[in-house]
Amino acid sequence: MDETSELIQQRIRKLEDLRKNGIDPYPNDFRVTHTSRDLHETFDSLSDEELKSGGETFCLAGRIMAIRDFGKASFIQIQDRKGRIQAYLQRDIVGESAFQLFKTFDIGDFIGLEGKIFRTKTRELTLQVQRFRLLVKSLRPLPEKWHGLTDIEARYRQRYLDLIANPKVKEIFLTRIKAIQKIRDFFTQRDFIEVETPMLHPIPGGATAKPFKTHHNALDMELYMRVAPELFLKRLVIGGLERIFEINRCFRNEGISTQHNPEFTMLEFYQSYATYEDMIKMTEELLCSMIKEIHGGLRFTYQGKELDFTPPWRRIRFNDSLLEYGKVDPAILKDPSKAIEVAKKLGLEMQKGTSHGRALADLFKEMVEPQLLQPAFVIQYPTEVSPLSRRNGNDPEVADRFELFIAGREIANGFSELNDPVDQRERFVQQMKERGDEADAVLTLDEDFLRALEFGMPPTAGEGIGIDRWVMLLTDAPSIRDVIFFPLLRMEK
RNA sequence: GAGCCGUUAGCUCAAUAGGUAGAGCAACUGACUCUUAAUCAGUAGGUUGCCGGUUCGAUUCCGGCACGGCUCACCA
Repeated sequence: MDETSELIQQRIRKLEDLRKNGIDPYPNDFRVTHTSRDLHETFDSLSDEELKSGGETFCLAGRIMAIRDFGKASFIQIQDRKGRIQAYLQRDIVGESAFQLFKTFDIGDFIGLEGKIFRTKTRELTLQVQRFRLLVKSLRPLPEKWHGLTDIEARYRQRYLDLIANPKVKEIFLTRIKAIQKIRDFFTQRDFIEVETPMLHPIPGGATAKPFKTHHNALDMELYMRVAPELFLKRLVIGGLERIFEINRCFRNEGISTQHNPEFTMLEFYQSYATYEDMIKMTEELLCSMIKEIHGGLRFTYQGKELDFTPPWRRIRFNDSLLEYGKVDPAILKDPSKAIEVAKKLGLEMQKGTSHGRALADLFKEMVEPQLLQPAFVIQYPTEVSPLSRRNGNDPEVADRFELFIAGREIANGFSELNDPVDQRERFVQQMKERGDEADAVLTLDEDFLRALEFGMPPTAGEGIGIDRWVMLLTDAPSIRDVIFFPLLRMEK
């Protein structure tokens, strides 16, 4: 603690004075009967007469957010988990010595209040305090009451202050939590079960991303923080858990941006005897149910852009999207060298041995993705960039896969799962060849997963949804850090 | 990793063609028993992110570093 700060010194002196007078500055036996919202919901609509006739006593507790002192009486605002309410302390009611004690309280202290409800001359519902107790002496001053805390760095590093001072921030996180709750309800209603799979993977898999590396001492074993739960979830499907979902953290050792945090939350779900087309329908239902609950309707704006989620959302084939949005020469769809040539012309880096599918995917990312503002399912991706997806029955060059784009961002990725173990092995081998140049690539074939697949996985479709990015849309948040309580920052010096 | 921008009191912000750093809120003292960013009077609070350079003099100009933001690259 910064012992030189005068403001803190003052409060420490107050703390010592309290103890000298036999007052515990950190008691834990105060019992709360109501929240601020309970009182507002019960009494806001009642007349003054009805309030008076009640006469019930309420016990509330919260942090003092404002003090308006009049010498022999004082208005305060307290904040609890549900909001704020005003309280009125009068010397003649609480007593002279208690009132003198109250005068030493600071904004930021926690207080327990016991009193009756009334309405002031200016029509504000207020607790007439009969008794009160200090519950916590706060030693540091809070951010300013009017502007709140705006310094972005302080808001992320000291999220607790952000939550105390900026009500909208709390709203964003409550929305996030509500959305996740909705997901659990949605899948549970459909007979899915929630599972947990390892965070520590001997072989990273399920996505092409650089993993965090760690080490287990007792086993003397290299481990990787998972980049995706996919391969373990499929093992559970093989084990007969036909409908499962997992909401949990993934870790990717890559750049940080407004769209990327090294740890992020992913929803993955798998349903046997379903196809990627079933997943598309379910995605519409799931996301629409969340939007309705949070926004009331199926439209809302994100960063000034009006988004319309009225189903059905657009479906467009990957190849068609290149033609429509990219206005590319149709020849590139058949001719790999042409595709690479076009990509190079756009300034995209094409490594030696870049596959046709990879080139097309890079072109898609460059030319199509940013234009997909309204929700759109892009379907039938090149098989070459979909190593875990089932091949399409009519055209083995494309996979039964889709990605959902909203506001120019990828939100979901789903597909009919590849359950042919021989094909899966070949795809892994192919993938390793392609990534051979990358220094950070972890080049290990997941034999354990392939063995599981060889026992037989029922026809299954699966999907992953980036929860943070989805919540960003729901809450109109410009940065992923606004929807993660504690985004990763460098160490403070 | 690269480019641009930022860092001044606990918080929100000013300021100087280089010339002793200001305000509001918070705090402290006092007045006030219906306020709503309460009001009124007074007081205190700063190594201007850190290190170095130019200068008689640097918060201001220059260089480096730290941390943060945005954009780009890698990716979800």
